[in-house]
Amino acid sequence: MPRAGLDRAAVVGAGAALADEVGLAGLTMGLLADRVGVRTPSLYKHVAGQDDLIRRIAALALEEAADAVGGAVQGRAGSDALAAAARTFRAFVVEHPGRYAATIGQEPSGPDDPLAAAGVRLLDAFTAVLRGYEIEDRDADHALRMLRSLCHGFATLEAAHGFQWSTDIDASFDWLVAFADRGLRAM
Amino acid sequence: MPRAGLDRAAVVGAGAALADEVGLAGLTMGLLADRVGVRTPSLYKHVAGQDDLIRRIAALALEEAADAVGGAVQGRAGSDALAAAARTFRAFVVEHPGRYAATIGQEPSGPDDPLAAAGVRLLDAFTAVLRGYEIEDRDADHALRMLRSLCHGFATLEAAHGFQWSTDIDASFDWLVAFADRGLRAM
DNA sequence: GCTTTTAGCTAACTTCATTAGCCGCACCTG
DNA sequence: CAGGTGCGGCTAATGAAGTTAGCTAAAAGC
Repeated sequence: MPRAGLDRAAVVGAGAALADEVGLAGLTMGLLADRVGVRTPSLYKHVAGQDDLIRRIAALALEEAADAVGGAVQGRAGSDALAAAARTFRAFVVEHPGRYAATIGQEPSGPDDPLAAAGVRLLDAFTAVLRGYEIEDRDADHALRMLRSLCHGFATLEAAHGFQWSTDIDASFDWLVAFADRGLRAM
Repeated sequence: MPRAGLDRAAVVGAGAALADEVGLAGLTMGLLADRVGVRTPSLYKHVAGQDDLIRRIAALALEEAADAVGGAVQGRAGSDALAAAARTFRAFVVEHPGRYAATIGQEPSGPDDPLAAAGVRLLDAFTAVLRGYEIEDRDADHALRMLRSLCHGFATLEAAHGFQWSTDIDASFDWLVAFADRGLRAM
């Protein structure tokens, strides 16, 4: 039997892709094994178990999100940067609902946990956006949490099809970003 | 064998309480059966299965949240109503993380689904809050979604221990409510 | 070429959700 | 008050999913 040539990154990447397709709850070790062309127990040579797999998918998702948002903010400032960051984040969550769902409820185990590092990088991208507004130091953390709650809340509700009725969702998001922008500029 | 005197409401209520204690992912049919003093298969006399159970827990959670927020808004208007609604909602989610988590990702099956009715009631409570501001009709849906995203995002992040560093979480929430209030009053 | 490492496999175990089928308590009627 | 009936509880069994143990053979290193 020829070896499949798997490694940890390949398993985690395939797991993330599968989670996006079938939902995080539908991500099963057997399904993932099929996908990568291997029997289920072989996966345990690369990840410690399902919890470990999901944790690594979460770290991957945070890294990708941080890269995307960080890249979108490059060369922009103020309202432009805010809009780019928010739209990029929302697009990432909606296009990758499974891997983003993996990030929810993960507690970083320690300071050198890659999960924590990736989370900090993502927050840093939003912090950079806020530097384009005149915000007092004592408000900075609050403003960051506001922005995060807004983006996280909207994107997760949208990904879960939580917006029922007919008003255009893109229009709502643009409205919401403009609302935040006006509020931040008025400080 | 003496009958336990269960009914559907008792099973769903105990399931919701258990979900709050051990997390939605830890809610198992066996654990719930133990809790209500019955063997696992007996639960199936009251709910169709785990999916049905979680769906009913979600409906219960939305009803309770709608009652709580609706009650908090009674007799208040404007900024007062907004603060009361937001704080009540956040408190509900943080105190009942398991049952609120059950609501995420539930698609109402039809127009007479009690889940949909409860969801509408909760949204109505927030709609009532927005009536205290001078918002044009074409902005109403967007403002409602903004409020919902903000409250949902903050509360779920807090319930998942998503706010890492030390700044006071209560202070952040008050700040965030005041931010939304200023923005809505400035429209 | 020989040894060592290690990715993959089969077989087996455990936990859970779920179904089938039985049994007796509680009510309800005559 | 006796008999019937329905419903809530039970035991036993099935199937899916995660996980572990132990074997084998392919790759990598000497």
